[in-house]
Amino acid sequence: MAPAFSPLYQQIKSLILRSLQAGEWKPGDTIPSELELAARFKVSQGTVRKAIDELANDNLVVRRQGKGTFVATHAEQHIQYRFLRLLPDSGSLKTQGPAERRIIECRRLRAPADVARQLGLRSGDSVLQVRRVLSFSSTPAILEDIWLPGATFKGLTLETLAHDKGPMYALFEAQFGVRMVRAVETLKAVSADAEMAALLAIQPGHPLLSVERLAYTYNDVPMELRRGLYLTESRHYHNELS
Amino acid sequence: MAPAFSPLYQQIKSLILRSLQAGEWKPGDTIPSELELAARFKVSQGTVRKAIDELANDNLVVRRQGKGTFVATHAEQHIQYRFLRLLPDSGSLKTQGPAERRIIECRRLRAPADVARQLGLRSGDSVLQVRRVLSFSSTPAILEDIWLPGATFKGLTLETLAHDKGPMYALFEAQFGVRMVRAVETLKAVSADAEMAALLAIQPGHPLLSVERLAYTYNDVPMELRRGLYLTESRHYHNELS
DNA sequence: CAGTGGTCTAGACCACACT
DNA sequence: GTGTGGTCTAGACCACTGC
Repeated sequence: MAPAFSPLYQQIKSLILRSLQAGEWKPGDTIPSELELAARFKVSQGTVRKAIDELANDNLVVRRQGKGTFVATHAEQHIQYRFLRLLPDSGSLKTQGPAERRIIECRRLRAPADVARQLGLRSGDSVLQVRRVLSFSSTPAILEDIWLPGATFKGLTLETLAHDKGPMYALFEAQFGVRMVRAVETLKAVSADAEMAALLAIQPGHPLLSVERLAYTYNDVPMELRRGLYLTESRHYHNELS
Repeated sequence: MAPAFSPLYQQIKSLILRSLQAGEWKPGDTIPSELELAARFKVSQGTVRKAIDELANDNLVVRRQGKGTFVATHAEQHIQYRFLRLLPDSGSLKTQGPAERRIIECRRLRAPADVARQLGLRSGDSVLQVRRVLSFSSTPAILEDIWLPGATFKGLTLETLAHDKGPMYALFEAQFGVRMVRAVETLKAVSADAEMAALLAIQPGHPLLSVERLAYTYNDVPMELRRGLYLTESRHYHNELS
């Protein structure tokens, strides 16, 4: 048993993935052309092609005809936040102006048991916690707590976060070489308690959409836990099924 | 301008899609082998292959090595409900016993304006409305209203629905030849009103996850509007991002 | 065994972007 | 024009299923 048969293109995919992981090509860079990679790995172009097809499918890489294949990045993608599924209700597709971000808190602490478990840390390991409020048109829309492994995000401070424009995940790429590759979200409906209500400028008891996100880097290593509370009076969480 | 260049495999994909749509092969059937299709369309196997690859990606068709390629179906898929994203919290992957279904109401009426708009009907066209409660282990978990175009689902009655076991979408396939192919969901957090509370055995004001689903058949034709209210005390809506 | 989908190759040619 | 990804072909062979 255990035939362990692995197609050649899967092996090539793994090799390319390893290079991505090792940072041989940075986010936004082009990777070598299909013919170059074919030569490097001593396989045909078609085999490399199939490997890259899968990487593109996984959103690790972006193909652009005539130009090349690029390492995917959370920066410079004209969509502001790749993982944010909250959209304005109004049928209008007008780009709701960029979110205004207010950081409430940013501190290091020993990981609570549940956070440690989800991030694959030992209980008590150092974590960085960020609490912030996102607003659109000066109206609060999201309150979220973010937990990051302290060891990986060593130099990260409130100042860095506060001065930064652009997606947080883009900053993670640039400053810490951490690329968020996929995420799993768990949604529930909850009632606002007094603290949440104050920060979101609503009444206690107001219904909120609770969105817990665990985001992963390469190799299914969890790297961020995010607990968000979304106001859904004039916005909604959008999802496509197939 | 308007180069309108369309790869051959896309054209083949369209042709196969047309046959699926026309019911040349029924859900669960195998479609002709790649070589047969290649002969029929006078192209190489590789071209048919790429067409089928995309159809499989869209979940319209399922490949099974050594056996053939099958028309996807909502029946006989060992997952009970392909579009239901509500899972039990408990880490255990144990299959929560099948949902118990209680139909509260099933009637025909003239489509309200908003329902008509979403289903692409004229306001006042006949629609079938079904209201039901889904329970797990005798505990209510979901209250949902379902709207269907009256013309398409002509013979559908409460009796048919009540006596049927298995996914509703499977019944639609078998009885009306309607295959739900994809869906879009809109989520919000809301407070239970008196009516919802009574049906779900909770207190008014209890937070509920509102899930509005518009399900489509082939050609992006909307065929079902579903407004669900999910209890998320011990269950959650699960979503994967990439 | 025959029949199916899955892999791999080698080469020709097309569409697109830049220079 | 040159180089990139994208399409298409033809044929050989592999892996899985069921007779």
